[in-house]
Amino acid sequence: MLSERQEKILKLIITEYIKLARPVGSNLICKQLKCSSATIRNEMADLEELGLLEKTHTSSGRIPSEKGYRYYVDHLMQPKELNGEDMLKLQIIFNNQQLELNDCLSESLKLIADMTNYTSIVLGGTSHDNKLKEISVVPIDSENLIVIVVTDQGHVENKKVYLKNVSLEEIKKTVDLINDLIVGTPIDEVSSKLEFEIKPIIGRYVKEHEIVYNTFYQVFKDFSSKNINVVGKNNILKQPEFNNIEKIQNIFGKLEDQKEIIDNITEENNDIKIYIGKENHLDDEVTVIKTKYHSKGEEGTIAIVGPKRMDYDRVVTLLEYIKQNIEK
Amino acid sequence: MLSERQEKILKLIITEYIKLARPVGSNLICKQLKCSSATIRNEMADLEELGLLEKTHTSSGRIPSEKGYRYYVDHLMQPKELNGEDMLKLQIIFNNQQLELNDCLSESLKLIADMTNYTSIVLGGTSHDNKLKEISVVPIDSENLIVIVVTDQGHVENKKVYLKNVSLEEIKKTVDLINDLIVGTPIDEVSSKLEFEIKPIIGRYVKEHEIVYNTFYQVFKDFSSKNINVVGKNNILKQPEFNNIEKIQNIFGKLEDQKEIIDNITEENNDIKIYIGKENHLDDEVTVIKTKYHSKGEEGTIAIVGPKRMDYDRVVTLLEYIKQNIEK
DNA sequence: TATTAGCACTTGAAAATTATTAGTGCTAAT
DNA sequence: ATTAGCACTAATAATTTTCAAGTGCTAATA
Repeated sequence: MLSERQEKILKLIITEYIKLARPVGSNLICKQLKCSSATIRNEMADLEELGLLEKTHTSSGRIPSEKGYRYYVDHLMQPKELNGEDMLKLQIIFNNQQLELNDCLSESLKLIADMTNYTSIVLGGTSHDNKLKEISVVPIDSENLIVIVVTDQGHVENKKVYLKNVSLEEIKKTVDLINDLIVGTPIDEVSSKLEFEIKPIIGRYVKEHEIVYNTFYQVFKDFSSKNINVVGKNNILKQPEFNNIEKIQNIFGKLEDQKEIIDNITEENNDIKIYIGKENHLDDEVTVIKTKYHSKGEEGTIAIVGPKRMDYDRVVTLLEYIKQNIEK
Repeated sequence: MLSERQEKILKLIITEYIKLARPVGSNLICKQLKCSSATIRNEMADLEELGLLEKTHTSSGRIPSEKGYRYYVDHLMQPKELNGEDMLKLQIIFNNQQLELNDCLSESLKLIADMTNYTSIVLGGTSHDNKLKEISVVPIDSENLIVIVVTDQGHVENKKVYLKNVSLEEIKKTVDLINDLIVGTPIDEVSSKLEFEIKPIIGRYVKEHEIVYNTFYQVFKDFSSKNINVVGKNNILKQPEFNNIEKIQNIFGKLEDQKEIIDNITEENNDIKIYIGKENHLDDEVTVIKTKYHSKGEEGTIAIVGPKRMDYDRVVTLLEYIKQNIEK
């Protein structure tokens, strides 16, 4: 258990380091606490012993260890009020009735990326709440047509498909069948309904049923795939910890890799969660702060990626605010 | 006018520099031409006099100047045959009937980015050839609906719109009107037809005609906006000329700025054009090789961005090949 | 007259050297 | 328990040294 003074010192070191990005010495601290630098040094040595602080070399000041940051976010930080200006800018986005959820999210996360100089990510997908509302086809020429799928939440997806040797008649039949039988089905269950309710019927009435079935199956499969939006990647270049090309290559590579993002960013927890350094699997040098959101027919993750030396309080406040706003 | 030997030397210096990325000395050259290094040095001095070569410092080897590269691409380079493996990979993409133009383009440019370690850009838009085929609306709830626009080339665009105090009746009326009167109109002319043919009519029959008109106007306006796809941005990090954060910040900034891309990448010429260093307005350190393409209802630009020390022959060949393939 | 051998000279890059400075840990006094 | 005082450490920056690559020029040569 840390003493009150130790907590004060740890907190000061972390906040100073977040501000200045260089090791914090005992002098800086002792000015803000009424005691001598020697006392601070003793305490610092203890905190290092406990694994909460680190040195970059024998005679350097201290920087927080990952354990130190962890202690800070768990016990020491007190999320700030959202500053008025930030809130105003965000409100403009949320109050714009014209924007649909996804635009709203990307707009606000773009804003956050700008404000904080970190990188933000929206990882969204349609959820169980999204139910099939209507499917229609528009023929383009004898071999190509567009399939359009609309959900009750207003999501639209379209796909151009190439169908050789299939008459428009038969496709229309199938579309009518889908509109009759599985409208109202949650979008993520459509595939299976397609298999068990549609496939057997068209098997009897439609000549090229195998091809037709596969086509529609594919359309719905694509529909439920996730969409990924990474904003403010270039902000990484502004962070002093990313001062060499290799580190940049690594993190940029990860941030452009869909699989990497889906695997490492997706969050199943509804609280705001913080993953510091090795706690996330994206990059040891960064912290990821993220949360799952639900809104109408969609659920997904919003995340902020920044250096471990991140302004935790502010990011948590911002993320919380966005989450609240999109969920209502 | 350059002598034959001077051209040989210039060409060798450029190709070697492209390969090795460091200044080329007289020794390297004299091994490939049967004469002494002293002779080469004399010639080099002349080529420098002419502004075709540069030194990085008094006693360094030579690197090509922008004028040197220009001379090379205008007079010296001879586009290689496309190597079999590259061609095969590209053919797989082009032969995939399932892919629509846009996917085809981004897939192949992604491939090129991988093969060359440069960055590629597709800047596409619907063109005059794209004609309105059908428009439909799907109501979501009392105040929101989806407008879906399909063109004869198979482009689909949808937009969720928010319409308060407008009855579905009136919207349907407008949609029918559009489908009756302006189907078949090139997509980039729809806006004006909307104004002169639809607006006057709904002005008489539709109550909230002002709002309805504006909504549809907006839908079509969004439709014709350009889509931009930048692939392989991270490859820039692999180029030795981009070895400091500032340069990277600059070029990455440009490549993420839509306006910057539209202004500086759009190409109106149907040939393959090469813009070296200051000739392009993106970044003095890069060369942009690009061309305009036309395919079905779409036209746009495909471009490759790399260091001035770019493999000109190969990129030109690849771009030519892609252009040919998408245009047929 | 064009080419070339030879050599002094220049420069950048890398390695080694030398301050300088911020900060430590420890000891002894308070 | 706290603190003043001081020897000590290591990074950073500045300076010097060494090294290799490559030039330009001169004079000799074919």
